[in-house]
Amino acid sequence: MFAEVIVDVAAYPIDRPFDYKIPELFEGFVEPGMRVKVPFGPRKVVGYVVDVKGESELAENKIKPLEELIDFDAILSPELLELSKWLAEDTLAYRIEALQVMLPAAMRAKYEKFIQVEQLDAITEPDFLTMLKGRDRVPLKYADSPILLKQLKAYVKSGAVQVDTLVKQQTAMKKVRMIHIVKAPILEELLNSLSKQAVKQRELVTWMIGHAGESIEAGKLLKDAGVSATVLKTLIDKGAAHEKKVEVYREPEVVQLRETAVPTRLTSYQQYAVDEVLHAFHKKQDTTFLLHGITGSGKTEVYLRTIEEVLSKGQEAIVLVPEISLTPQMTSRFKERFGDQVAVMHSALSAGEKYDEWRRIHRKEVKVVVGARSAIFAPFEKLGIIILDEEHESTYKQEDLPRYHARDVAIWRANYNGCPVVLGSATPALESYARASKGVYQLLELPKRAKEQALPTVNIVDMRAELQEGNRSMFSVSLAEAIRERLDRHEQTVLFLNKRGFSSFVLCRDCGTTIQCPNCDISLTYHRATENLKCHYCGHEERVPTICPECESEHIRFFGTGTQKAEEEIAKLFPEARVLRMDVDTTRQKGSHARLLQKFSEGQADILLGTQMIAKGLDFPNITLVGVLAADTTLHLADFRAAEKTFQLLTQVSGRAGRHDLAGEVFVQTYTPEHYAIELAKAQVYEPFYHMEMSSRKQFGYPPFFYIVNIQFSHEELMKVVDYAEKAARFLAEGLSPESVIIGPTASAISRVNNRYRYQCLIKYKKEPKLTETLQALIRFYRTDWIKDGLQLSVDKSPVVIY
DNA sequence: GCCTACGCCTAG
DNA sequence: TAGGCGTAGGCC
Repeated sequence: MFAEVIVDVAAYPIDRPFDYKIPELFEGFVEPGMRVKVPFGPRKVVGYVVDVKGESELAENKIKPLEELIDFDAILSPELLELSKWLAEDTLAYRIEALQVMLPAAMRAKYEKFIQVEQLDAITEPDFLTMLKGRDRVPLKYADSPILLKQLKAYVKSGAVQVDTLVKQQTAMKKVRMIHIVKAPILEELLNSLSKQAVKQRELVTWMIGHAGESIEAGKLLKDAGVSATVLKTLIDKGAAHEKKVEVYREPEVVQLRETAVPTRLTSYQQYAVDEVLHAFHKKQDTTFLLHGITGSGKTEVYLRTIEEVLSKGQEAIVLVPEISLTPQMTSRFKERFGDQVAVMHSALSAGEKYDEWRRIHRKEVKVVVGARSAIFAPFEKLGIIILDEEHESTYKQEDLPRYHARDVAIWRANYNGCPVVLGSATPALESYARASKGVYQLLELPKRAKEQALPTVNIVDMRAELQEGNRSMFSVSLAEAIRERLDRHEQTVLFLNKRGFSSFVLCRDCGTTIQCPNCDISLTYHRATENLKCHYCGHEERVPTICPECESEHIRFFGTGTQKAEEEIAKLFPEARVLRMDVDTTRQKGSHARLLQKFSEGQADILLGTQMIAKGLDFPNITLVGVLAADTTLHLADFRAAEKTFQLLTQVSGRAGRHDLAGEVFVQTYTPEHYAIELAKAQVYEPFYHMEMSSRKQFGYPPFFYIVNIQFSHEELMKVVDYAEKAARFLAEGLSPESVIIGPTASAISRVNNRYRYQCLIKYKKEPKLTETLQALIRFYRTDWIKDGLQLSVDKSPVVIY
């Protein structure tokens, strides 16, 4: 028997299955979806079995046997193996990348090289012997000097030592020491035999008699019995107990937020949505639903009800949320409703915790997964429903290889399993709403808030007028007044700082110079904590200059507004207010995000000040005011989705106010109050915005009227990057149909990163049967030839941002 | 992607 | 001519 194996080598000529002989020992045991260790050329690598067959086309002597099984049952189902094939093709990635993206990072193999001593007596060099310290196997990295490397080379040649690769599995399994205490009679006998001086031992044995026959975790035992580890060790040696390492799951910290009541009745809109989705579920139809529900309309309740039914039929559910750590409330609702049938997968978990959650799914110990993008690959085999909450979020698209969109994978899996997909949002992506309008998706509307509360009143504040009045602060008079009122009434305020593209930078007030990164074509960002300037693209760091490098003026200082600055201003304006700041700086530590939210939910603060991360999911009854400090910042980005992003953000953040009994109010500060994205966000109406934006997209030929592919080129030399980009553009023009438009090559918005010049080509097409074929041919040129000349090329289908 | 064999080159 | 460096081609 032979196994077709995809090996863990990401290279163009390797991107296909390789045949290996299955040794008799493993015969009948190897199945598709298992990982194996195989010899590949002179080294050993991990591979994924994708097929098992009786015959191989290769000559017998060309086939090596596989060496070892890493798994004893398949870790990838036939569905996921099939999916990896489609994924690799669709995203133009290697098959191995597609396979690996489906598994938790802890399962990815690490390779370590070792020096293995074969003939100890042949080694005479004192340096080399010192390095070995009497061991016959040391990591290769110990040989870290030119002398040692030279000696190593000689010894390898003579056969005295060997260098081999060890495939290291990061066995992320957590084990605890369990102490099993023996039966009482044995203990009593032992007690009698102990000498009088063995006070602590007598103490522990006496304690053990009270717990005879029990198994207790070592740490707990020591604490409860009040003895030290040495005493226990001695007694284990004397036979009073046995120790065993037992595999356990880590328990991710679950922050309990104030409970949200379970509604007893659904609104008629919710009921209709539930009925429609369940109809598709029962009929095993892979319908994609677009659940368009305004903020507070109870989309989550629709998810919960449909999942309940799916579970009752013995099937499983995947729920995707944009970045789950941002919505602890969402997870607690799922945990509340489905208890320990829920696994949670989010980026704040450690690698080990992610692995544990993955195993719980794989072993069918849970039936629901709530997680971020990668949870779409949850190894379920009886999928009954897939839900994407906030489906418009750009985090569903993976930015590095394989560049998949979770929505597309969801639809693929739904199709494979014959189950419905629900895309939920208050502000659907234009693409999705357009598909719903065309009948590709089925539209479900929730136009009313669940408890019939009114939507908050949204006030637009023209900051230009404020400036004319002489108000130079970040807070308009009306917003400041509104905050003052909340403080007096002991209600809570959320202040949102739209920070993207808005980070602080250093500017000379005299000559207008900004400090640029020496490697990249972008301004450096000011970091107050370290008093440093940092480049977000290449990591370059330098001190803040005291005089302008251009004109030597001393009037050089940081400019722009960050959360820290906002916090300072709040402290000045409202010295008595208790403020919680939530941004990358305050949430870096694990779990701090949830802790901050918990504090806020318990009323330990009056004002929550934050960036993007507070825009969604917050659902606290005492929030009655939302202030958006600067609405425009996302509006002026060089991105065709700028208006859509702004509208979505404003709608989402406004939705945080007045979700319960108290009425909400929103203040949006802007320098462009007349822009339709801002005007329509004030009115909180999606459809008119959709139509406005669609006509603009149509005019400029952007999605959803055209599909887009972005091809990025980068090279250290400007001439070469232009050259290759032009070559590629010509090639694409020849290969694609004349209806498709090729724009460029043009210099990218950030034309240099890390000392590499960047160019790009955009392909716009409506229908392009030859797309995949042509792109693959282009990639073949790149991977076989251009790459050797130092070019870097990347293809991004339906990019979410174009840099 | 990594390894090696094989090419070419230089010092002696 | 041995040893050093660089690069093309194979990996089952």
